[in-house]
Amino acid sequence: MATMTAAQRREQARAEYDAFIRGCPTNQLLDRLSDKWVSLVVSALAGGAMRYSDLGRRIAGVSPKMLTQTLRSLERDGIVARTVTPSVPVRVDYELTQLGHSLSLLLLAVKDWAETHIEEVHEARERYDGSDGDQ
Amino acid sequence: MATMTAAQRREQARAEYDAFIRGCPTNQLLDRLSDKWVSLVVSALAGGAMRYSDLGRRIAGVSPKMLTQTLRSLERDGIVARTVTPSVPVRVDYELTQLGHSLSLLLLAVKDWAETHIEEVHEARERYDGSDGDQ
DNA sequence: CTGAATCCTTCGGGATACTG
DNA sequence: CAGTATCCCGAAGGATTCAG
Repeated sequence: MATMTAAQRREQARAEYDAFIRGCPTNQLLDRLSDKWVSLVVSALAGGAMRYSDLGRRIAGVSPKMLTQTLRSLERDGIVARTVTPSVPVRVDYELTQLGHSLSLLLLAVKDWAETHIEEVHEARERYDGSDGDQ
Repeated sequence: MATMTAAQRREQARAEYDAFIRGCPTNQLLDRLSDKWVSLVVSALAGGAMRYSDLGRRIAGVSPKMLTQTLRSLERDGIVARTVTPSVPVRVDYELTQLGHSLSLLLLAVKDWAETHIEEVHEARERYDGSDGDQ
């Protein structure tokens, strides 16, 4: 019907737009990078292959659930490779694939930008918070 | 005490680690970029200044609340500049600062990587889902 | 037109315990 | 050792309404 509320129109627009956004490679990548643990795992693995429990210790504070979940999604995306060695206690190693290394390079670019400009951001925040934010 | 459960040790480690992570510029930036609307707003603004309501229309599906919230945080970080023109109906324009433009360049790098490698990711997913994921 | 305030639902992710 | 299964809570964010 022609009489839609603003919210209804927004909702419909959102339905279409969501599809567009989910299909957008940039957004997909951003979503992936946004995951708190992803960048940590990739960084940890940038130095070489590691075992599951080693990663758990290296990335302090991660729960088994999130570590597994992160590793699984990275494996699915072809970022990390999982190698099972069926020894007496099972041994599982994770390492970056070529694609994973490529990603770690991008992470480096992000890191560079962050370190170069974070100071400006902090200054901007202090200016903003100080100008009228002092309650 | 020396007798801590694994969870307790994890919790303590997490407390320290969280502080470290929050203080890490890279992670701060990643957090910011991860925000669903941030990259959209920055991209929209990359083409020039826009009014509040124009942004709302351009970025279909965004609620006033999220648009305002996104804009506020970006303004606070010195990414966008807010200009109020006190005409009869108030007019507010938003535009990227120099820092904002610099960020949009990084966004472009991310976009490049995504578009270059998304196909590999999709192939990896199909391989992963197809190998044993077909239930 | 440009928001601020409020309510309310969803869901990511942590704690915990159990299995091959 | 390397996970899996379950419960549960807090926070993010959408809808709605009101205001300058």
